[in-house]
Amino acid sequence: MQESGTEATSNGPASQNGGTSVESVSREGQPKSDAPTVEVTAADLLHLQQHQALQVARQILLQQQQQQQQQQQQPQSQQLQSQQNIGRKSPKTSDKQQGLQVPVSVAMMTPQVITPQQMQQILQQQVLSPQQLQVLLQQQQALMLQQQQLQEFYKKQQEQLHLQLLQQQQQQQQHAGSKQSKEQQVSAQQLAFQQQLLQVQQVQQQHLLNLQRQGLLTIQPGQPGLPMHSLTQAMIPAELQQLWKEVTNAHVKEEHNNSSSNNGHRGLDLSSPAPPKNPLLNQHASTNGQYMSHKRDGPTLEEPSPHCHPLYGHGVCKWPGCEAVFDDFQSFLKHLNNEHALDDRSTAQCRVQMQVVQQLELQLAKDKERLQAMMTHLHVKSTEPKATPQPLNLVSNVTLSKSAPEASPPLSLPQTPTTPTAPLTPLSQTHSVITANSLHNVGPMRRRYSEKYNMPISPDISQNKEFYMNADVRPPFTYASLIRQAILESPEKQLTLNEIYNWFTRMFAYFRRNAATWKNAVRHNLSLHKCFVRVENVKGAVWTVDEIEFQKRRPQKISGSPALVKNIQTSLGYGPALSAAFQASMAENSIPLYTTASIGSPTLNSLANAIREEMNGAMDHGNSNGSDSSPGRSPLPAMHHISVKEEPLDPEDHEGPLSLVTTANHSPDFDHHRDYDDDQGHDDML
DNA sequence: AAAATAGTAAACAAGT
DNA sequence: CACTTGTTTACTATTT
Repeated sequence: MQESGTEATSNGPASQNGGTSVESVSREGQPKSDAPTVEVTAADLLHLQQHQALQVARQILLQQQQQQQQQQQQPQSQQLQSQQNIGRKSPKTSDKQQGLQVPVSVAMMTPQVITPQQMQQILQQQVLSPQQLQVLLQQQQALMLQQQQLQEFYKKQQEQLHLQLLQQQQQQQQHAGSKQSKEQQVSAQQLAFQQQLLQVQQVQQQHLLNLQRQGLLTIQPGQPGLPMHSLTQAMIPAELQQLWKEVTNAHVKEEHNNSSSNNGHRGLDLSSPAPPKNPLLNQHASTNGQYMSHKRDGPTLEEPSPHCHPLYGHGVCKWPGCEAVFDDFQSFLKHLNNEHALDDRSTAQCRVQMQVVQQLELQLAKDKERLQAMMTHLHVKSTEPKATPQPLNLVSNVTLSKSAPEASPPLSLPQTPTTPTAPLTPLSQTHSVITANSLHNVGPMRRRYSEKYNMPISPDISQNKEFYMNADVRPPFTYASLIRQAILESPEKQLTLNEIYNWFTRMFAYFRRNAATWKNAVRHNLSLHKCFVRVENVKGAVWTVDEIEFQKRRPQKISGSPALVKNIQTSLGYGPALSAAFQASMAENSIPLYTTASIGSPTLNSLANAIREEMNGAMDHGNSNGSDSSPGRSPLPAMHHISVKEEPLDPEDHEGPLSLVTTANHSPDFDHHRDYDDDQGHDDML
């Protein structure tokens, strides 16, 4: 109660500043993609990133190592080194000393990633050329594939790391029994930290690669606007191994640096690193339907190895929602060029895919913040104070806008579960498409993206259900959307006010506080929006949703350039296809990435329906083309009755309280009270 | 720059 | 009288 007051008051002015400023800043560095002075190739990027990552990680490990050394003078690391002579990649073991001065924060904390908003902007406002669009579409797919592959790769590497650590621990125990606990702690921290580092880098790098390949991101070394040094740091697993060895062995060869390696980059002096070699500079352009995915450091040549097309796997076209089967690669190519040429539908599907990428970015932001928290906790502060006050480029406005320090509070983030794969789960890739960062944007963020991006909220809710239930995160949906969701989830599509309250508190931890505030908002929305219809009932009144009204107001909000809006509108006929595309992308990409955590539930059904509803409704209200193409799921016969509601003649004119509603549920026995409105009798705690 | 949309706060009324 | 439920108005912020 009082909290509501304080928070509310604090929110107002705070959002005033924070919101706008961050927003504006985040847009500054938007790459316009039309003036690519120097394009850094993926290989160069990787090169750079690897070095940076090595610097950073090495430093950290060195610190740890030194601590241990001080505590006990037993260089047990050499044994470890002998045991592990794994992927030694390149003799770049030099230039390490200077790495000690590397400001880690710069390398790690200023990701410079294009924010979702920027991407959105790019996609919506920027008129991409047909070629660009095509390429982009393919890149998106390639990205997903690579992510999966990398995922596995990293998992393996992390397992090895874990092994190493274990071995080290054992040795430590043998040598210094008394201090083992401490050592273990340190080692565990190292492990966790390394994992986090890896993950962040991985995601970041993928994202960057993707963007770069799309031509949306061009790196200009000399330009201050694009902090090149922050361009993420990917660490190739092999190098990580090496790094570990080097670190464990660091104190021995302190002198050998001389930085013989090219660039001699002491850390991040990237002002001039732009490696002059650009072997695959323009490779990405013009490859329209052709092979596209150059793996990390893999075959950079354009050898058109068939069956390598990112959109072609296991004989199936991987275009979202397509899944056509082909025997040979050629027929697939033909199909690709015919069926998935540049048209409205493909464009729309591209947008959907963009949403997926956005979510990945959110994931990245989340991990990034966690990493930061870990670093601060480990007192890596020696690295750089700038870590926190650098929210500028930080991913997407929202994220850091609210003070990093409390990043890792008790909050929740239902961690780790459900990654069945590795014994050592790499830091909860699982659920939470949601970022932990959005977690702090308590303020009044207007424009929930469910509305703004015309995204159906249901899939998001269902995907992040657990997250929202446990984390004190403000759901990025409007009250209207949430209310509607609550009502539609109910068996009879009707809820009393109190039941709506309960739904809120049950589904969202965020709404377990400030009851006065959000309840007021709920009431306000119920009264304000025509889409919510109050129906008198014997025991009071219930609220129902007028779907037509609800969707009637949405189209106005379709954002983007008129061109794109038109695009969408012209692609009305593809509504189902788009829906399918969305599902496909969510199913094929998100799920493997997030490891199925949250989707398995029966919500899938409503999810698909909601997608379809909102897709169709948003793109063309009134056009009730039978949604067919969606695989499997059948649209629930929810909204037949609503048409009744349209007329201004007061609905409750005739007392039949259920006139509208009961038609929906043909079962007269509607009095079995929903199970959930009682499981938590108390509506507002605190 | 204006309009539309959202979120918040608050006043008020009617009902329980 | 206190509380809940609804309605309404006002203000601010954001987006288009």
